[in-house]
Amino acid sequence: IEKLRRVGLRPTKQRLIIADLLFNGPNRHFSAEDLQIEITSSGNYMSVGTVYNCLKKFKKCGLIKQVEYSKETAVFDTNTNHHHHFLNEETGQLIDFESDKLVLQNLPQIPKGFVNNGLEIIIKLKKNN
Amino acid sequence: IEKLRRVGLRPTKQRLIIADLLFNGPNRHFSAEDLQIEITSSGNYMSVGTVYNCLKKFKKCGLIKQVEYSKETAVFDTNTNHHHHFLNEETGQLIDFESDKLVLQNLPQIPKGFVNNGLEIIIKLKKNN
DNA sequence: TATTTAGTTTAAAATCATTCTAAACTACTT
DNA sequence: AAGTAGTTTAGAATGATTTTAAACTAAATA
Repeated sequence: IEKLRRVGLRPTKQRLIIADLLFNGPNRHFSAEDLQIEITSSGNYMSVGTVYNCLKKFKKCGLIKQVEYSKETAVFDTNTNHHHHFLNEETGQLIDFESDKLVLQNLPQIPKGFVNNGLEIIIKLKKNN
Repeated sequence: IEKLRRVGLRPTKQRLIIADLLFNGPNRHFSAEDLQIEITSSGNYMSVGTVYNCLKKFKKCGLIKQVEYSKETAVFDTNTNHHHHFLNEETGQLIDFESDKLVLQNLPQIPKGFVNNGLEIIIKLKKNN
């Protein structure tokens, strides 16, 4: 409840159900559909519209992030720290990796009139043999 | 015609129209819709289905690439060399940057059972002031 | 050259994730 | 206790893409 209030969101019943599922446990990646299935199997019910609305609000308030690269379905991430991803292209599975140890040199010049507003790395993975 | 044959594609009238638009000029990023508009304004006609089929085949045969991060619409790239992108999030505009000068150190360990199958960088851009 | 066949194009319908709508509801303020 | 502003809902709408099945065409074969 406090977590929601702190970011200016009303702690409605359905937001609490979702927050409970998302924030009590390790960080994870999930789609709206994944989440709705979880909601259902936790004995609750919520319309699809509400799931989408809620994720949109959570995202806007910085409680979750949206992963940028995944064509078919929107994928969200409870890890809101700066980090990068491994992507298993076969399954769509994502794995976080930390950005702090990484060293990048000779980055290209930013086009003029713009500033760097975030650098993200995807390392695509393939099963070895 | 030869370019298509070389990758094992029949040089049909519609593939030639598209190839002509895509490969005579500098590299570019485009959506299926962009392309269909160009086809029309070049005085030709083609059904949407064909545009999609053709792009899918071109991609499978390595004549074009698909850009991974762009939720709403599929974006393709005639630059099939390894490279990275600047992304103007406001407009969706992409700009290539070369990967050869870039130095990456302390990359994370690849999860076991997998191998690195491509690393891609996106640098998101924001207008300065 | 005529015939076959396998791949391609087409319009239209279908799909699927997501957003919108407008009415019913609920949290918070007064 | 009542008002109001934000939420939820079911269902319709949207928009990109895929599928369908029939008509067509390039290439292979006879």
